[in-house]
Amino acid sequence: MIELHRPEERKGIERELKRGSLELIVLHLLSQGEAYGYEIVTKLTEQTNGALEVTDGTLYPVLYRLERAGAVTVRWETPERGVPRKYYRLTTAGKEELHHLEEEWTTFTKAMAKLLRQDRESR
Amino acid sequence: MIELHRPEERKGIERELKRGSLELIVLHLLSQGEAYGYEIVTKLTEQTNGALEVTDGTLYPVLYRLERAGAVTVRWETPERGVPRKYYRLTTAGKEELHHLEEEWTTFTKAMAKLLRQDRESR
DNA sequence: ACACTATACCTTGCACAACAAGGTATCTGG
DNA sequence: CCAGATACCTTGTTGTGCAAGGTATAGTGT
Repeated sequence: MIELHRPEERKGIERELKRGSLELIVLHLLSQGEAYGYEIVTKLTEQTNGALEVTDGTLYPVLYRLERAGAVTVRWETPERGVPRKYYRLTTAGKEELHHLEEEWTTFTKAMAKLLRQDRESR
Repeated sequence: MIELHRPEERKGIERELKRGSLELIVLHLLSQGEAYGYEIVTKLTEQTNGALEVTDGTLYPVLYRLERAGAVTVRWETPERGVPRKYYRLTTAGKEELHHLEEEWTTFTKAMAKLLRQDRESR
């Protein structure tokens, strides 16, 4: 079967759209309570049917960035059975950052929605 | 005065959010009819109150990309008075691409909206 | 005439996030 | 004891938005 639209090229768009929104997403998930990295990766895939899937190689740098920015605190937990997990928890600064990003996201999507609605009205 | 939140750092987020959506925006504007580059830049700033502002140095590469992909055709117009303008017009392939990007945008924003709504329901 | 601004196009180099593709170490099931 | 799952991490690549430069023409003011 010939691939007319070459779906592998399409991947690029998804990749770009995720830019900048990943931090918002992670902060939001953490606002529901503590979580560890691998958990966030699987949660994201499940809860969005793959629409916001990320690889762990993408997520860990995000978490490190958030930690360095003081948005999250880190706690290692080594259970008697099982692999050690690194738990992340939102700080007050992190909550503020979350609200700020939510606002920026809303502003942006509203502007997009307004623009994309435009011609259907004016023509 | 001390800049606690350093607004110049915030610019980064806007920049990232635009990623991938710029092509969609440009294709959409062109779906309303022919336009030249400089016109698109000013239109974008005006119609979104700066929320989707781009510099011309950003737009021209986008237009070139679209041309190379066969999404637009180009026509120079040199009026008796005034600077020559390069007009862009959507091709059939461009319209298809536009529809496709609109779908991807919708899928993405819906997934985001669902995720961001989540905790308010479940807790 | 001359300077200045606005219009309109283009190019180069940088920054930086998402990802693929590698890696390590520990635990569990057969 | 070995395969797979869990859980973490790192390096190199790629694409895109942008700043900061550039060119050329037309209009305005003095």
